Amino acid sequence: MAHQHRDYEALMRRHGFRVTPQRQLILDAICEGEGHSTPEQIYERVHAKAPAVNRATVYRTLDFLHELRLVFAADLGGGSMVYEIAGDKPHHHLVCQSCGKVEEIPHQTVKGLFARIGREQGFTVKTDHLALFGLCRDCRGEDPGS
Amino acid sequence: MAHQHRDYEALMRRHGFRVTPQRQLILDAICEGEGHSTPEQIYERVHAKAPAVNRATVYRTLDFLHELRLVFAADLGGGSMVYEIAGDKPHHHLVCQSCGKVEEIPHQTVKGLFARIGREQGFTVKTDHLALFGLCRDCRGEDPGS
DNA sequence: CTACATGCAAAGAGTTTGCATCCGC
DNA sequence: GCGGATGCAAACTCTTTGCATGTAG
Repeated sequence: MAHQHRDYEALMRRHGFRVTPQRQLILDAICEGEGHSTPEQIYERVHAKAPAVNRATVYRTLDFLHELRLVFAADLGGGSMVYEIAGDKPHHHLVCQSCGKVEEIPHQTVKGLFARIGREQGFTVKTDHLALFGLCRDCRGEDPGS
Repeated sequence: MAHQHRDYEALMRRHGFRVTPQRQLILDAICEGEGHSTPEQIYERVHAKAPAVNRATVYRTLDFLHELRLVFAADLGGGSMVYEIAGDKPHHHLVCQSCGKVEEIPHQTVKGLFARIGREQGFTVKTDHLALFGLCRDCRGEDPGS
C-alpha cells in the first residue's frame, strides 16, 4: 500500500502482533486523511471500502497503532481524539476558539519549553501533539467580553 | 460565604444573571476542593449539603462559572474536565502517564512560549490551564518500550 | 492449531437537552 | 409577574467490554 512511513509490517510482527487486513485498511484511512482524523472519520473511510469492519475494531486498532507509535494522537477539544500518521517531525496545534481554525506550531517553537521543563522539573514531556486554545489573528480583537 | 475571590455576586448581577443558592453551593464546593475537581466530585460535595441539587445543574453552572471566568477549566486527560477556582495567577500541569501524579508548572515557565506564539504567529493563547503529558522524575527510566 | 484479532451487541461513562415548574429580582 | 434557573428524565455521543467466531503465523 506504499505508506510513506517505514516498514510497519515488520514493526508489528517484531512485537509479536499480527498484520491483518483491518489494520492495513485503518492505516490507509489515516494516511488518506492528510492531517487529523477522528475515529468516526476513519471508520467511515474504512467502512466505504470494507463495510464489515466494526467501530470497535477501529478504536482498538487506533490504540494499537498509537502504542506502536505509528500514529500520533491529540486532543484538540473537538469531543474526539484525532489521529495522524506519524513519521514526520512532531508538530503542535493552535485551535481558534472563535472560528475553529487549526494552525500548526513548528516543533522548534515548543522544543525550548519542553527542554526547560525537563531541566528544571525533571519531567520528560511526551505530548506528541500539543494543542493550545485561543484566538487566531483574524479573530482576536473581535472578542471583547467573552 | 467568604470566598477568597472578588465579588462574584456583583459580577453575576452585572451581567444580568441571578445569584441562586445552587450557584453559591457549587462555587463553595469548587473552593473546598483545593485544587482540581471533576464535575462528579463537585456534585457529590454539593449533594451532601443539598441533596435536591441536580447533576444537570452542576454541569450548567460549571459552564456558566467558566464563562464568567470565575473558574478555570482544564482537560487533564482523566475522562472529565477538571475545574478550579480562578483568581490566582495562571498555572499549568504536568501529568505523569505512568503514575498519574500531577505537578504544576509555574506560569513563568510557559509565558515565554505564549508570547512567542503571539509574536510569530499572531495567535493569542487563551489556554488557562495547559496540560502536558509525559514521565515524571520518578517514572522516567522505568519505561523502556512503550 | 493456537493465540491473537475481530464482529456483534450491549453496557458504560460523561454530558446535554426538552420541558414543566420554580423563584430571584 | 416575568424571564432566567432548576429538577427530572430521557437522550446522546463517544468509547469500552464480554464473548463467540475467525484467522494469521
